Amino acid sequence: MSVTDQIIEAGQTVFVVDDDLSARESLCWLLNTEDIASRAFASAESFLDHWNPDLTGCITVDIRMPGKSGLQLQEELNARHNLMPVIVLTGHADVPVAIRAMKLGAYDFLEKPYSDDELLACVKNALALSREIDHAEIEISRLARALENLTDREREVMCLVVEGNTNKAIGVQLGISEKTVEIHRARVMEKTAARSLSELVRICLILKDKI
Amino acid sequence: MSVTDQIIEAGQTVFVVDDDLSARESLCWLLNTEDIASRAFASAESFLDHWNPDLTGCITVDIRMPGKSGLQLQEELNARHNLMPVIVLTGHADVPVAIRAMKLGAYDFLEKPYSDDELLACVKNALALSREIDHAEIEISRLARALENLTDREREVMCLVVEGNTNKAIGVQLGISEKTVEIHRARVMEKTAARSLSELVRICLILKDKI
DNA sequence: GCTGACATAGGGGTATTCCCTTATTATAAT
DNA sequence: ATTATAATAAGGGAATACCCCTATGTCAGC
Repeated sequence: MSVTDQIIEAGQTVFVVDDDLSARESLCWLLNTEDIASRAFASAESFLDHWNPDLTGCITVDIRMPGKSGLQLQEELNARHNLMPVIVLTGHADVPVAIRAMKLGAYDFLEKPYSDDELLACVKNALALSREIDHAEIEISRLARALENLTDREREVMCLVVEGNTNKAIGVQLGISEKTVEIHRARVMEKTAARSLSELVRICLILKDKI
Repeated sequence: MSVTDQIIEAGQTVFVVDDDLSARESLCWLLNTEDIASRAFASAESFLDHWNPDLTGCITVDIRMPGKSGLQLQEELNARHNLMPVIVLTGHADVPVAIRAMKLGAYDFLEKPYSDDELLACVKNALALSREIDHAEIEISRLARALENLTDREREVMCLVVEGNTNKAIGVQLGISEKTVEIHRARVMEKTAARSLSELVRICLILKDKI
């Protein structure tokens, strides 16, 4: 990976996916005039090759492309739990396609020809949203890493604690001494850096689908 | 209110909003063949007059209508925190309108002429979603009522408890005795029917925007 | 065989919570 | 005036949580 790549990936980038070279060039040029980093891809496949969960910014896609269409790209990105907003830009729009794109979670849908201002406003809003999503995601992954460091027993005790059980009840339920529960519980608080039971409950609620 | 109205409002109903009489009649007839209750309105205004937060089911709206348009109806319903899914049915669709409708939270967007099967599938899915929303909402309003019965002081203490403070710290913060905090706290647990601190934390997180 | 991680468990002490009782004061409603 | 509600506070005790310490057994990996 080159130094340039690292700089691009460190900040927000607009990933332009369009099979039409002149469309890519004019869009990247427009973004450049506003000091917005961009990177162009001539197909859904080439962007998917480049895609990774740590990219940040937003994506613009054309619908009609040789190979995977823009909608298929959306589907694949959804399957990969992509967090970047997707803006659909297309000259060949009809209502059913627009609806499908929106149902697939498109952030917005612009018909060519669109005005520069319209597109820039849309991209800037998408980048702002991306920033918010990233901040939330950083916190979530920090907590997720903490939970991954728990042993199975600690996780088990944590769940029972969060459900509102006392150490004594947990001991009975797991067939171990209250003292041992106490130790597991203390380790959970230490590893998750939770400073109170309510903080632990909040952590578990945020990550309830990842435990 | 007639007995018929009560029966209609007790269960799920499809609220058909369309200025075209024959469109209303054919849609209600179709729904009737599937034993789905429906009620027709000739304008956005007349439906809004009838609307109340306790209605359950889904809504179908045409876009182009004299008076308030379908999109304006969506805006007004959103302002009133309507929970029923809105299905947009229109014969005069263009992409920008479809996108606006979806951004306003439309559940689906069907162009006339649509097939009966297509519409029925859409309505049935919307009704299933409505059922889920209602179940969640019943629980939320039950909890909200409980929180409304709290006194100001109890609510204040509850928030500090949920933030992870000890009774002693809360007493210092509010300038009252730890003993008094203890009493407020006990009343909070009693009124919210929370059987543990973790349950109280969960209740507060669910209602965090309503406290 | 040794080390490290993990689960187990007890002793002992302090802090905190939870539950009972009683009591005073203020304010609002009847 | 009387009643009801809310906020205040204290004493006392049981249960629980939290903190220190030591200690044993297992099991994987070197």
